[in-house]
Amino acid sequence: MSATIYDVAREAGVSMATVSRVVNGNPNVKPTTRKKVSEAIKRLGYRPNAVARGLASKKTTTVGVIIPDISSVFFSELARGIEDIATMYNYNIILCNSDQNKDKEVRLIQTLLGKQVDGLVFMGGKIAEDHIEEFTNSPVPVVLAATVDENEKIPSVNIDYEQAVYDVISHFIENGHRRIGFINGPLEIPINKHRLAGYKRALAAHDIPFEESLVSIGDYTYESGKEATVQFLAQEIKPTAIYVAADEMAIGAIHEIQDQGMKVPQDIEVVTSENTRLVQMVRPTLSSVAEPTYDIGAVAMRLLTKLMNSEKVETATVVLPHHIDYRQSTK
Amino acid sequence: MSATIYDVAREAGVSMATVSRVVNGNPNVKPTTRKKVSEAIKRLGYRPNAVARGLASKKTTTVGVIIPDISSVFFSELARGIEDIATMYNYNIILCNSDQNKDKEVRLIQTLLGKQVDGLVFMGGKIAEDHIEEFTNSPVPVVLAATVDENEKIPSVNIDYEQAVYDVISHFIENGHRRIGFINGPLEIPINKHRLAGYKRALAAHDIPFEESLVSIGDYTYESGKEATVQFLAQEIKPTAIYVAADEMAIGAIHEIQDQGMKVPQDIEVVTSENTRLVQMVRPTLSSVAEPTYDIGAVAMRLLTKLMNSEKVETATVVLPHHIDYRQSTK
DNA sequence: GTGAAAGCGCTAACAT
DNA sequence: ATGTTAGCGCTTTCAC
Repeated sequence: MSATIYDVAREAGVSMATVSRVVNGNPNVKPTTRKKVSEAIKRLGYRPNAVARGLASKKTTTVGVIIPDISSVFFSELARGIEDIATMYNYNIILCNSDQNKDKEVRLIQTLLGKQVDGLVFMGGKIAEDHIEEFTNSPVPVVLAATVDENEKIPSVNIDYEQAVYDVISHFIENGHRRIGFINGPLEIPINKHRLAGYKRALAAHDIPFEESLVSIGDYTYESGKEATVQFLAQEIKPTAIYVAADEMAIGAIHEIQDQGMKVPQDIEVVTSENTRLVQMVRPTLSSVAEPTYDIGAVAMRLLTKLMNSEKVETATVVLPHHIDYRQSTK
Repeated sequence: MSATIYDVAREAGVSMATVSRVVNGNPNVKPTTRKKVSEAIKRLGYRPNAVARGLASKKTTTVGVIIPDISSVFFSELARGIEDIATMYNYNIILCNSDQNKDKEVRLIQTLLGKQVDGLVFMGGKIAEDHIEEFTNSPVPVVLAATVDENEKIPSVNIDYEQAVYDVISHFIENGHRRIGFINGPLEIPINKHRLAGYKRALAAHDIPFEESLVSIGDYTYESGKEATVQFLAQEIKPTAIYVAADEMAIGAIHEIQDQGMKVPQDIEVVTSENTRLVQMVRPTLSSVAEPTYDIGAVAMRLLTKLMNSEKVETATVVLPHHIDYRQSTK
């Protein structure tokens, strides 16, 4: 059994209250007693029990993080942003994979609240009624990261997905493209709805009719990017540019184009969305909407610290700036 | 304030012990009272406080996971393996990035033990004396994942890194290669020492002299892979095959080879080590030592559950089988 | 500046 | 089958 605060108190010849003060850096302790206590702590190898502290203080300095899949390049970069800021503010994170499964998500929220986390960062796809209910009933603050709640009820950090796609497509059109393919993710997810809206708005702004056959829905995997591209390339008049909603799908698209003997960007230009490290690891390197992945995580965690600290926040719905990094997959 | 076990007891007209029994699935409860209690729980929206439970029971059903960098593809796959098995056995994980910084690692271990985790999974580079001391003093079990302790004092899960490299190099030699480049990671890390040993052993077994100039040390990044390759290709007699210790470096190597107008595998064959999803996302696809990344994490966590449960384990130093997946980067 | 004492919400003997 | 009673190790008033 390791030493408790009581053991230290006895060893130092003071009360546990005083030990507690020393441990917590309370200034109301005479330097000499502080020294006595510190020495006793060292001698006994005392390490405060955070669980007991959590029970007494009702703070665990731990936040829950629910993420679709930590092994995804995109989400793991987000997670790194979250963890770095958490560390900076002295929090630890309990990390849970949800696979975007609603039941699992709800269960995880409850487990984490049961563990008395001081706050929650949630990443997911669609925010349903069930989520909203859990979040609003939560005794601790919740922040969404790279996840949009259409009602804007929950604090969140995102970019303007619609505008980002609008920018890309407009750029394509201004460079003479008329048939522009779009490999999107599932439409249940609001982010993808916004992307589609941006795509349509850009076409409309340039008087180009929308064509259903130029839009394909993938599941973010390399394979689904390839498959979508197979469809596009099977058309009599192939697209000359493709916008893709996820990096792995974009790499799939590029490879399919190349496998069919065409060249990127000469025959078809490609722009992707996530700007993960992957974009540098393909040939040609991928032009991408530069969604600040790490920053979204970092800002979300920072926002959460403010909320946990009951600080006033101007806007709880943060929209981070984006830009577009043009690399070799565009002319 | 949310309801406590005491509130539920009053609401159901029983004692808190009974409520506790119901909550914990203790069979010694009459079905009718169980029902009464369950209803009271539902009515009050009672959710057990895991912190209080942890203090009373001395179990938190939480394990600490120390990882160099969650945003690395390799480690995030490992982490996923760990988390999946943790979930399966009803544990949550507190995830901490160490950046392989020894001081940070030691601090994290102490923080996690302070939070009373029931066990620890550690991933890192070199295991120093300081680590060993923390681990042996730890009141809870520790398992190393994809991390070797040269003294084999701490339970661990790995593959036979030396043999893996030996296999690759032998295969190269048997296919006629004589000059084989080797892009390794830092030698302080035992895994890389083993890799180097395998490289040397294979050469020796085939009477090929070892040449210092064919071995380069990278830092696992794409860029360092490119740079090492620049060195190799600057030699009068270039290597005709290269073995690389990490996927991102291998992609850098391939791109450098291609950028210099040579072809993989025609001019130079390349084999890498981690077999992450990246190997499928390059052209040519990368042949790789198939280190079962996810499984290492999963097995490490499984081993930890046994240790936490004080079950007997045959071998605490687990060596998982590996094989080699030959893809397009080899003939 | 320091100590005493009452919880925090639960589990785990021990009774009954 | 159920209730009683101590803690678990700490924080936090409230006195002094």
